[in-house]
Amino acid sequence: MELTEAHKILIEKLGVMHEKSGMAPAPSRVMSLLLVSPITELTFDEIREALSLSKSAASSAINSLLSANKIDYITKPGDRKRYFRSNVIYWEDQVKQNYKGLDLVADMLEEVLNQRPGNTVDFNNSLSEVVHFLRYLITEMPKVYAKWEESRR
Amino acid sequence: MELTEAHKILIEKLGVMHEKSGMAPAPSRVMSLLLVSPITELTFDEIREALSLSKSAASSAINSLLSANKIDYITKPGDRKRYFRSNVIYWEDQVKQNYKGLDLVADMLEEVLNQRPGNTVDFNNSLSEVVHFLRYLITEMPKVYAKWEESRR
DNA sequence: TTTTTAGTTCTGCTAATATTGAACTAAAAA
DNA sequence: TTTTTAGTTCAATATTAGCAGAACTAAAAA
Repeated sequence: MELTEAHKILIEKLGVMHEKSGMAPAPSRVMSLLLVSPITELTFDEIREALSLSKSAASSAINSLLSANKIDYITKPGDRKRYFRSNVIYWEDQVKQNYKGLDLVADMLEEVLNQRPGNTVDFNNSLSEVVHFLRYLITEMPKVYAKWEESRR
Repeated sequence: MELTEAHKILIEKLGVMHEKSGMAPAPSRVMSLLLVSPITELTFDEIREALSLSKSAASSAINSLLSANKIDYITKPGDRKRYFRSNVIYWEDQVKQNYKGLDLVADMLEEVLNQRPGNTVDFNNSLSEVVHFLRYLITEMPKVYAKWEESRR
């Protein structure tokens, strides 16, 4: 596992980006490493060493990413190690997951709206618009996605 | 400022939702309060009291929300207090801000792609697809938004 | 059977965040 | 002029998250 200085800098930059979206430092670095590394499938110890993480930090970072479906691993016959890799290949699923999240937000805001008094008219209307727009997005996004796929072939 | 038990529970639930998207606890509660409260414009002390925050916690929560453009305030003639309110009314701006963020992500991933070796073909193709899709989204979202506006009238 | 591998789990430390309380400030009101 | 209001700022404290190191485990290899 050889990483150049440029690789390391890029991993940090990407890492910060991930941190900004709420991911913890170590998982952010692992995610980023698996995008930047010339070799896309890395073992526990390669990851650990490339990022100078302790075993426990590497273990919990990797496991959190596995359960969030951000990474995956393959195995090789006659080799006990797991080879971890980014799930960019399944980025479409991740996009879909994101839009599932929108549904929950819409539900939440609708609950807020339903318990509001009727007299704050403008406010309620804005809130209602947001909920409608979110619902619209949820139905419309698959179409946008389909249209994009169409344009690609 | 009277909040029922149901109000308080809803504020907490909404608060947790905001926390999950990376916001700190106190600002999350303030945001939520300003959505749930029957009175949509609240003073510093009303917020402080409704959420049992210290002055300093209230101050820094409110200021962070102001500078993130999540809340706003109005003043009233002959009244020195500021009346804080949620910026849901300007939710369209927030949506647009979100899509600005996508551009930065696309740039970042493109940088990653550009420094990758050519031999990881499938991986690079996936990454390239993500970048393209993000760019597509950035151009397409205003159209989706326009279409929604059209459908609303 | 012992050793090695590929991790996991636990305990404690450290560093970052959040929160409080108290002192302070600037403008307005009394 | 003094007091009150509507906050801000600062120093100290509490809470939490993240990480390291060491001990542990289960399976495979020697």
